[in-house]
Amino acid sequence: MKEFIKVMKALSDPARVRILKMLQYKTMCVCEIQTALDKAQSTTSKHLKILEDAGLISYQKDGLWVNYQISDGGQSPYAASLIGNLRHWLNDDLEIKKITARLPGIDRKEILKRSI
Amino acid sequence: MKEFIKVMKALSDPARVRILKMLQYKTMCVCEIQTALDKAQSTTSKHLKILEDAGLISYQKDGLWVNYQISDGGQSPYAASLIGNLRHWLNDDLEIKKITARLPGIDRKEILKRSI
DNA sequence: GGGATATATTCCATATTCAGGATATAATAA
DNA sequence: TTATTATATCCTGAATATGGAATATATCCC
Repeated sequence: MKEFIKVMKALSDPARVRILKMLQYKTMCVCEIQTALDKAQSTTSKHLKILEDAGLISYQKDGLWVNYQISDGGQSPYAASLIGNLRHWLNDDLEIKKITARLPGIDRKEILKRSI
Repeated sequence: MKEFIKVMKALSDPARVRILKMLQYKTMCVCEIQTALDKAQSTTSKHLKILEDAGLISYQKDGLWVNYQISDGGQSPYAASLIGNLRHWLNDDLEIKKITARLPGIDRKEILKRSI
């Protein structure tokens, strides 16, 4: 039950759903996700932790960067099922369309330049 | 997005998940669900409203009684999918086993007798 | 080692959720 | 109409979730 509730809670926040839908298109680092969401870095990091605890995403460290990706679902059958469904769910949703359309322009190198 | 979040939020509470798992076995009135959950009547009624708003359950009035049942999923594809999955999910969960085992003994007529 | 930087964690204020008592509503019975 | 009863709604306090500023951690480069 706890495991199921954890997945449902993780998916109960629009920002976290947006993160999952973005990661469907490409692996992203925290600063890229933060830029796309337009939220504070701490907020972004916390959302990522909740998604990871639920087994919905995983990450790989690459030096200073932490690259997040959709999980393979191996940790939780509930997460696995929802990940599968989310692949076709919400593709026509306006907010999702908007944020995924901006994705190609969001790149860690560009973000670094701007922050100088 | 709103519709999706509503379904996820509705499924983010153990009491509401228990209600859905019980309704999988039989249609129940509010007083029966309240007895099974061991919660206050107002609390039970509110949980039912949240589940109904999400399209997960529906009800039919029968005089003073309101009989709740699992929805056919027609109102929401998200609800429909989760209802389907929940049919086999959590059947081995201890809390769920416990509450469904008690179900045959929970009957509105018995509840009325006891409350005198 | 020391400085720079991407990410994680802590802390605090605010918002939301949950629970139950009290009360209102709706339907039945006398 | 009046009383009764099953359910819904209102109100309040406790618990939990959210967001961001400040701070800590980890890694790279010199």
